Amino acid sequence: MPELPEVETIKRELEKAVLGKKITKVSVINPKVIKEPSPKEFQKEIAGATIKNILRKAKLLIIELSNGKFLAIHLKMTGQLIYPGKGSKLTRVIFSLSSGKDLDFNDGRLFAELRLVDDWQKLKFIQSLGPEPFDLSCEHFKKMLASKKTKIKPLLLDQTFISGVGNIYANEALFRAKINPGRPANSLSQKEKELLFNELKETLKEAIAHKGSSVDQYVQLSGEDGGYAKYHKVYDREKKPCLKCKIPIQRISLGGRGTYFCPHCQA
DNA sequence: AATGGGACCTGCGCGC
DNA sequence: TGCGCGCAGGTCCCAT
Repeated sequence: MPELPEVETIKRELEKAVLGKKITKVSVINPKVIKEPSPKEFQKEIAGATIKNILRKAKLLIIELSNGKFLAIHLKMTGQLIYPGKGSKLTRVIFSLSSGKDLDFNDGRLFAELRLVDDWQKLKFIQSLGPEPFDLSCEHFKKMLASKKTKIKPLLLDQTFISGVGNIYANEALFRAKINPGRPANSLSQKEKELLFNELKETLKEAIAHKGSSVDQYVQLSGEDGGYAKYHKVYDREKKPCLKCKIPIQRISLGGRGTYFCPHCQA
């Protein structure tokens, strides 16, 4: 499900809803999503701890606990955090809170990963991350592209290059910058690189403002849909008319991912 | 270094 | 109605 805007949305809502609350009990319905430590230890070490802080790094959500440990949550494709949770057939872990309500962790496809660690900064995933667009200057972004001949769209999805951008927003930003997703990164003009950098940040900001894109499984912490999907200009719009020029949006596969673009506006 | 494929899983919508 | 196929907001691993 989630890219940077969706995870940021959940992070902000968690801050409002569960900060300072105690986790009284952890019920593991499906141990598969718990990657470390063992589900038993996971359960035991979290129970009794208070939620001290909520962080986000790219698409990773990090919950700091009063016992000095960090709960790192990667939602991957279909993970959800719901509060107050009602339980469903997709609920894999239930965190019972001192409020008397539950924080449900749901995940349809069982790709998501929960880790309880001493130091989140030492996670392999974290150490391999490139900078988020918001932590980059345009100058630096331009330099990074200059040495890459990879196709620009797969490059934007490479988390070791730039982190936080996923398939929806890579497609949207490229449309807005009028850049063909198959162009080699180092073939973009200075102007195009600037435009792409700005549209990338702008798209992410707008998506955050609308609390993310609900295409399939993603929902806000409350369980409501995010509001940004109706503003998508190309993502999931194959064969529909381009909103600018009416020519049908095309779908191709790049780097194994669905890629949507306007053959005219992004020639 | 870059690219492609498959793997991890489950479920949905589509065409037949 | 039922079946098989392709597809899915992510990432990792292996082969060329």
